[in-house]
Amino acid sequence: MATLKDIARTLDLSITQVSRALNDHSDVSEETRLRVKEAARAMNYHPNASARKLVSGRSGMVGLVVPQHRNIGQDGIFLEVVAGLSAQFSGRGMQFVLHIMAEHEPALPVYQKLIGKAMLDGFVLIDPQDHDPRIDFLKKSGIAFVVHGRVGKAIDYPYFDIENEHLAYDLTRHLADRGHSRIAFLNGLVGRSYVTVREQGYRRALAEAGGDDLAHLHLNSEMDEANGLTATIRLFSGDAPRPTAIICGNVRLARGVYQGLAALGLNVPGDVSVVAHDDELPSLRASAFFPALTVTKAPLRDSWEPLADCLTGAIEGKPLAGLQRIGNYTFLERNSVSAV
Amino acid sequence: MATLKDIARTLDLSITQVSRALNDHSDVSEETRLRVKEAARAMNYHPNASARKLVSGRSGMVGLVVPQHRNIGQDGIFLEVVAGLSAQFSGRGMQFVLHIMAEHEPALPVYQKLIGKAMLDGFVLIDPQDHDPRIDFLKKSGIAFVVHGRVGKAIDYPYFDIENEHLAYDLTRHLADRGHSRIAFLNGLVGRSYVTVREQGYRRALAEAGGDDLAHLHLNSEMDEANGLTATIRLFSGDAPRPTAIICGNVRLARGVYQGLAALGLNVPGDVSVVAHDDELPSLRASAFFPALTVTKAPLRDSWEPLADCLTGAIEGKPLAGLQRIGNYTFLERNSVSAV
DNA sequence: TATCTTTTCCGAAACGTTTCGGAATCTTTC
DNA sequence: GAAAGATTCCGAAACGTTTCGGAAAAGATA
Repeated sequence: MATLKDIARTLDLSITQVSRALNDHSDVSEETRLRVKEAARAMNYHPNASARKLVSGRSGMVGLVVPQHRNIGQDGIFLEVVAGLSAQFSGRGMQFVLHIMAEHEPALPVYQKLIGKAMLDGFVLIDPQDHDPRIDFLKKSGIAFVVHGRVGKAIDYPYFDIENEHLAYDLTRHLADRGHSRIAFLNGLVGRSYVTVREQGYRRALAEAGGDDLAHLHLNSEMDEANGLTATIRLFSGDAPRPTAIICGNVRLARGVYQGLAALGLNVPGDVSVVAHDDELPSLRASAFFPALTVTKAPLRDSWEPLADCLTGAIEGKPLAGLQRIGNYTFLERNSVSAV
Repeated sequence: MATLKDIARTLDLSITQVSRALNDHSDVSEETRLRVKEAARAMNYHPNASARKLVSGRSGMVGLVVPQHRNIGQDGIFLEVVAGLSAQFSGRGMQFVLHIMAEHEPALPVYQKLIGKAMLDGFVLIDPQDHDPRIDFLKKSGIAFVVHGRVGKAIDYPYFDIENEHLAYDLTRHLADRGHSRIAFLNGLVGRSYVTVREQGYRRALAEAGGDDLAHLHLNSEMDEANGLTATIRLFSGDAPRPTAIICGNVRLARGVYQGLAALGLNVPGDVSVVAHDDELPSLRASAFFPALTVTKAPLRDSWEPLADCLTGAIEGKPLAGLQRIGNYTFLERNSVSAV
C-alpha cells in the first residue's frame, strides 16, 4: 500500500507538504497540490484510516447497534434500515458498522466497549424508548450520535423524526370529522417514544372532538399482521361498545385488521372505517388494499439521508440547530373511510 | 479513555510491561499479570483499535461488500446473512462492517479502497460466480478472506460450502429410482457457482439412470415464487414431453411450483412429484407444505459460525487445510414424491 | 565470591498520519 | 539595495499500541 512517505519520496517533497496538499490546506502552491493529487491517484493512495483516527480523531466509521430479537428475520423494516443507512454512508466514503447484540445482552456495555476501542466516529440510534438510557449514556460519553426519533421535550441532541403526534391527531380528527366517536387505535409497543406521542395526538383529537375516550379502544402490541387480526376480533367480541373506526399504527396492522373484519363479515368502509400510518415498506403497498387504504404517509426510506447528514454534521462539530430535522408526511385520502 | 500509559502510571510499571501482561506474554510474573489485568478492568480499559492496527496489523474488523440490487428488500436471505454474520463476529469481540454498493458500481474498486484504507482484517465473500474476479483480486492483494461457496477445482483459499453437486445428484437419483425419467430442474441464476455444480450433479444422476437428458427441462432463473409458477406453467404447456417430476433449487421456487400445479389442476404427488433443496429460511417452512415437501436440508444459518471460524483462522495465519470446511445436509423424505 | 542462567523488567523504535512552530524562498515596498 | 511581508515549504512531535534488544535483579552453579 502506498503511504504518504512513498508519495513524498517520488515527488521529492516532505511528508508534511504532501499531507497538506491532499487535505487542501492553504499554504501549498497550486502547482504542487496538483502534482501531489495526481501522484496520489496514480499510486492509488488511500489514507490509512487507523493512522488518521489516531491523530485526528476521525476514522470515517459509524456504528449501529441493534438487539437480535426473534423476529429480526421476518421484519422487513430492519433490512430497510440497515440497507438504507449502509448505502448512505458508503456513498459518503464512510464505513457503516453493524453490531448485532446477543439476545438479551445489555446495550450500554456494548456501546462502552465500542467507544473504548475508539474506532467509531459516531452512532445511529434507532427505536428510542421513553426514557432511553442509551441516549444519556452516549451524551455523557461525548461521542457524536443521531437519533431516529426523539424523546421528551427539551432535546439537546441531533435527531431526525416525523411529527408523530400530529399524524395521529390528523388520522383521528379525519375520522371524528366524519362523525365517528368510537375510534379504536391499534398502536405499537408501550415504551417506544413514537408510540407514546401518537397516543397523545389521538387523545388530543378525541378531546377536541368531544368523542368518547374509551380506554379499551387503545391497544398496544407488536405491529404485525397477527396482532392486527386478533385485536380486531377482540374489539368486536364481548359486551363493550364496538368501534366504528380503527386507526392502525402501520400498514401491517391494517392488513390484519382487514382480514379480521372480513372474517367477522364486516365491510370496509361500510361497517367499519380504517385508516393507518404508512411507512411505505416495499413489501406492503397500502394502495393495493381493497378498498384502498386512507393513510398518512411518510416513507421510511426518506429517513436515511437526513440521518446520515445529521450524524456527519455532529461528527464535524456543526451547531445543534442544523442537526435536528423533521420529515414531512402527507395525508392520502382513499376509500377506506365513510361518514357515520 | 484509559490508555496503557494510565495503567502504567498508576501501577508504577512501564508501558511495555503492561502491554505484555495484558497480552499474556511469557516474561511477566504471575503477580504483575494479575495486578495489571485487575487495574485494566477497574479503569475499564479497551485497547485502541486504531493504534493496535497500526503496529500489529490487526484491528478486529471484517467486512462484507454487497451490491444493492432491487430485491434486496424482500429477500429474507440477505437479512439472514447480515444478521448471522454480524452476530457471529460481534460474539467474538470483532466488528462487522457492511458496505452496500450503489446499484451498478463495480466491486473491485470498492474492495481496493477498503483494503487501501487498511482498517479491515479480512472479508467475507458471498455469492461467488463461476469465474469470480473478486476472488482473484482478494488473493492478489494478500488480505484474508473466506468464501461462502467455492468455485473451480484446485481451491487455494478458505471457504465454507455444502456439497451442492451431491445434493442435486441425490434429489435427482431419488426420483430416478422411483421410475421418473423426465425430471425437470428449476435451478438458479446462471453463473452462480452452486448453480453450475448442481447442474452437474443433476446431469450425472440422469446419465447414470439412463434417463432422458432433455435440455428444456433444465431452467435457470431468479429463485423466487413467481419464477417457480411461470416455469411450471411453461413446462406443462406446448408440445414438448412433460416432466413427471420437478426439482426445485430452493423452497421458494417450490412454493411457486405448487401454485402452478394447482392452477393446472395437477396433483402432488399423484400427477407430478416435487422435491427441493431447503435452506431453512425462517419465512418458509418446507414441512408446512401440503403435501409436505421432500427435501435435502442444509440450514443456511449453520453457515455463519464456520465462516467466521475460517475467516478468523485466515487472519491469524492458520494453515489453509483447516480453513476449508464442508457443511452437512440431510435428506428428508416426506410426501411429495410418488413412484411412476 | 565470581560467573552463569533464568526471570522479570524497561527504553526506544516503529506503524502512518496530522499539526505546530519555525524556516527558507520569493515578492513587494521604501 | 535592504527591510518587510507573503508565500511555500519542512522537521519534529504526537496519537496508543506492539515488539526488539538489552538490562537489572534474582537465583543457581562453580
